[in-house]
Amino acid sequence: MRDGDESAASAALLRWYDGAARVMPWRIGPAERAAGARPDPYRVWLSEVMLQQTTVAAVRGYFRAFTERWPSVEALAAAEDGDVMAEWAGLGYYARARNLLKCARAVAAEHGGRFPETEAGLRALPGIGPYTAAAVAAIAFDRPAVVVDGNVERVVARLWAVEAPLPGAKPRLTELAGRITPAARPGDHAQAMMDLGATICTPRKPACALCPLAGFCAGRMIAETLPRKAPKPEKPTRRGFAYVAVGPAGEVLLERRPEKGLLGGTLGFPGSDWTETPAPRPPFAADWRAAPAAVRHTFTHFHLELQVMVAEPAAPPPGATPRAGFRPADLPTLMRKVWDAAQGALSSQAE
DNA sequence: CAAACGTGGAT
DNA sequence: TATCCAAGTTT
Repeated sequence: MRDGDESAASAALLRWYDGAARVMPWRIGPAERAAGARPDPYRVWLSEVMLQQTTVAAVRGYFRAFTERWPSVEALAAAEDGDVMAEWAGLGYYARARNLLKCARAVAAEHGGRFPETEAGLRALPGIGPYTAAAVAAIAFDRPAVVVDGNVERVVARLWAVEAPLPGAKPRLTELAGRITPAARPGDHAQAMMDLGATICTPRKPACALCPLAGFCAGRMIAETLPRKAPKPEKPTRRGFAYVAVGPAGEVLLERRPEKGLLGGTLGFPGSDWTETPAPRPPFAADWRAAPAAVRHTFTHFHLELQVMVAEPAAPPPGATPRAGFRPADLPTLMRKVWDAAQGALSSQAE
């Protein structure tokens, strides 16, 4: 991109977006947009939080479930913690769900049920960082915010052929993103940049031949190598034990994990520490036997291998959940895997 | 500020 | 099978 081409580029981008915008449940249609309508800030905020580090495909079903069950920020604010955690189960990064509730309650209690319209106001709420504050301000409130996510970083790095690696190059990329952000339709511009990054200016094999900005792109010949990133550390492997106890009437022993840390606030099976050489730690004395297959699961920064132990005590374990109150879908994916692995060793095939 | 924090799909 | 990585935030 050369100096002076910014407005032509943003105009080309918006023309492309007007003809190619992807339909998503949290967006409004072109006709409504043309009539001056804005999308519901609650739905914009909810979608943006769900989309943090998460693909559109993974979010769709969760967004539908949340908005059907809790149609407004007040409704969500009144929800039980456990219900929200269960509805979020499987989407990952559970701090988002905890902060989602905190944020909804803050908006309901301290802002009269209305989201703040400024970046600074939004930024002060739990779970809303620089990206989400800018996105909600631009998309829901038509504020001229510079929205920079991973897509925008990639598009901008290529447009200006920025070879400095992330994360160090982030301030530079933000500055460049500001240069092509137009005063008009900032929300559409932001979504256009992200749509472009998601569909044309992709990490691998970008479709430069289809790109509305190809004529402005200084990095086109080296697009696939940009943006450069610092190498990632290797993932160590940790091991542990998980204990699945099923009572005579199908009662299941579950525990709520601590708020802080991995899978914080989610429901799961009791278990040991996760270390190189974990010590077994059954929740009570019983005839524990090993499930035939171990559970393998990879987190952001380590691999986990869990030995699943199963017991079927004659009396239901104290505090166990009745069979009717247990749904594997309420568990995070790791714990669903543990449950699935336990089935092979269970005589009372609970399901 | 580097590290922690999930998951599933693509390659 | 292994690696990458997706609309980031918090500490």
